[in-house]
Order: sequence, then C-alpha cells, then structure tokens
Amino acid sequence: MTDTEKIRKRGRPRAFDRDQALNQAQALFHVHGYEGVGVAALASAMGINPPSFYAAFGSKAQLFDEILARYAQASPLLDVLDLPGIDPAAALARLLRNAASAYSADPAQAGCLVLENGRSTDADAACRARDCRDASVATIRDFVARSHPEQAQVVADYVAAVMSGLSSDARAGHATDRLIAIADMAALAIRAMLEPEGR
Amino acid sequence: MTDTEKIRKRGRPRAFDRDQALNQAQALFHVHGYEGVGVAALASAMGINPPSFYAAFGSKAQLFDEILARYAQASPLLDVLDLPGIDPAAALARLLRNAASAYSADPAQAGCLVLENGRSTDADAACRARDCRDASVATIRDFVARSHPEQAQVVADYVAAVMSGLSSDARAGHATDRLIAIADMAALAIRAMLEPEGR
DNA sequence: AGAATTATGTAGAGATCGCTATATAAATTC
DNA sequence: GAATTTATATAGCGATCTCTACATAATTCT
Repeated sequence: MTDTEKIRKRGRPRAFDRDQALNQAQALFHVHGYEGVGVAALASAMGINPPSFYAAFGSKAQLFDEILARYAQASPLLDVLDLPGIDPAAALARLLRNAASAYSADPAQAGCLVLENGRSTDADAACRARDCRDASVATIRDFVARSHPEQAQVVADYVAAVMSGLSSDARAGHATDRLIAIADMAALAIRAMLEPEGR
Repeated sequence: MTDTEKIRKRGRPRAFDRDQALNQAQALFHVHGYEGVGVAALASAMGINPPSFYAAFGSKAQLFDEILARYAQASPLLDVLDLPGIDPAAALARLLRNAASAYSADPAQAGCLVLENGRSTDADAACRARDCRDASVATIRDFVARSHPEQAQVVADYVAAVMSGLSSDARAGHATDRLIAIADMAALAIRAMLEPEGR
C-alpha cells in the first residue's frame, strides 16, 4: 500500500498530473535552457494555463529549483563511486565514460541540465545550478580523498571540468564515440595522478 | 602615414568613436553574455541612442558577430602553436596554462567570450560562437597532426573540452591557481597521448 | 548658397516577458 | 443544501525586448 493514491483534499481536484507536468518542463529546460523557456511555453506544454501553473509551482524559478533537485537525484552518474572496493581511477574513468554516453544519448536533451544552466544569464538560476554542481564535485572530492587526500581537490575539479567540456560538446551535436574518445583520453591524467609510481 | 586618420565622408560625422564603442560592447557581452545585454544597455554604455547604434552596427546580432571576430583575432592564446620547433605536448600544456590564467585574470571578464556564448539560448548567437570555436579547434588539430596525425582529432577535442571547463570554472569565480592546477593535470593526458613510449 | 548625404535625439511600435485580478467550476465539510 | 476550499479559464498589467518613423543637425559636393 504505497501512498501513490493521493488522499483527496478539500477543494477542486487538480486536472493534470503534477509529475507528468514536471517531466514536460524538465524536457523544455533541458532543450532550451532556463531563459529560453517562458512561462507560456511551460504552461502550454503542461496543457494548463498560467494561473494553474503558478498555483502548482509557485514561480518559474521555484519550478526550476524543483526540477534541478529532481534531475540531480535521478542521475545515476555518481553511482559508480558507491561500488564497493572499486579502484578510484577506474571509477572516475567509468564516470567520465558514462557521462559521455549519457550526455549524447538523446539528441533532444543533449548535455547536462545542471552544467549547462550553470552559465545561464539569469543570476539566480545560474547560482542554483552551480550549487547543484558544487555538491556533486564535493562528492567526487570526498570519494578521492578516501584514498588520495592530497590530490582529491585537483582531481575532482579536473573531472568536473572535463564533464563540463563533454556536456558542451554534446550540446554542439558531437557524436557519442567522439565524446567517449575524449573521456578515455581524460582518464589518462586521472591514472597518472592517482598512480604516479607505475604499477 | 597610416590610414588611422579617416577620410572624411559626406554627411554628418559620427559623434562617437566606433572602436571605443566596440570595446564597451565587448565588455558587456563578456560579463552578461549575448542574451544578458539589451540594445538599450549597449547604446547607453556607448553613450549613444538606439538609432545611432543601428546605423553604426546594423543590429545586435551583427554587432556580436563583429565582436566575436575581434575577440578571436586579438586573443593570443593560440600563438604558442607558432613558436618554431616547440614540442607539441609542451605547447598544448602551455596553451592550457595560459588559458587558465587569462580566463581568471580579470574577474569582471571571467572565462572565454567565445566558449561561454557557444551555449547561449539564442540559437544564432550560439551558432556563430561555436563556429568561432570550431575554427580554433581546427587550428589545434592541424598543429597536432603535423607530428601525430592519428591522435590529432582526439587531442584537439580534449584540449577544447578542458578549455571549456576552465572557462566555466573561471565564470564560477574560481581562483587562478585552482584553474592552473586543473590545466597542469590535464597536460598529463596530453603527454601520455603524444609520448606513449616513455621518453 | 543650395542640394545631397549622413548622424542624432525623441518617442514609440509591436512583441514577449513573468505574473496576477477576477470570476467561475468542482470538490469536501457542515 | 449552504459554506468552505481549491483549481480553472479569460483577460490583461507593467516591464522589457529589438528595432524604427520622424524630424532635425552637421557635414560635403556642386
């Protein structure tokens, strides 16, 4: 008995599926970016009118926050770091490879929603997206620090920088194998950094 | 006798310095991005009114094109590739280091104007900026191809990806030394790629 | 001097932006 | 059934966007 069946509230029931509407909005934000999508387009894609939009999501900015959190939580990219007893360099290499694949898998949603919107012209949206990014970088840093505390910061920054480049390339329309080649080359520096005295 | 002294044309002379106005516009575009600056702000920074703006530059898009070309031509980053007899890996390592420095040198103009605007929400502006970027990548690829034709494409793509990440980090406010650490680590992959059989 | 040409300032058109006032419809509670 | 609560649709507000119509000022050519 999950609570998927919502308890009926008092007033008039909502005429649309909130979660489905979030999916539509996420797709639009992914394609056009925060600033490239207007409330009119969002509401239209959701099949509703602006007042219903504001009643359900508060504002465009709040909706974006909600979608950022959703996206970050649903992203499986950082899961490789939780595999027990994995070699750090190998884990990060797989992370980059997975990112290269994920970012270019769906041409309609190329790149990373978080990384791409970290450069939005809208100061608030960019700041929120960057906070989201920083949290992921911190996760990577802590992961590396468990075995290589000295190099943890640089390695995490480096991985994030490469991911940013991969996301940008994906949005430029580059094919998956081209991105994977970059990711694999980038892994060379990670191995050199984490296993300096040849195995 | 350079032709800096412009030949007087027929009608009323322009009341502002066109080149100086371009500088103002470039600074604004660098800080706020193509979409973050309006014609009103551009004209105001130039000390003119919209009609003079359109008479002198055609449109916001045309002005941006002109500034992109200006910026790319004035950028000294790719000059290291022209140093005679330089080691390819060392040249690219220096290129990345220089980019890390340049992108974070002036906090008021962090990152690369071209790379940052390649992700603009405005389709035209993003496309023009990406064309500009592609030209630079081609230059790097040709440079690498002279000594390592097989690896030229990946290495050039990789360098561009790292530069994109550096630019993004610079815009996020990261300090120069943090960027340089990333650049130096990135250089490890270049050396590993171009000198595979240990020196 | 007068005609032709170019630049300038004022003022605003037309579109889109995020957002909301208002009235009505559909559900629950009393 | 009446009161309460919540969602919906229509319509539009004020701000901002790119860009321009218009009249006027400043220069060169004849």
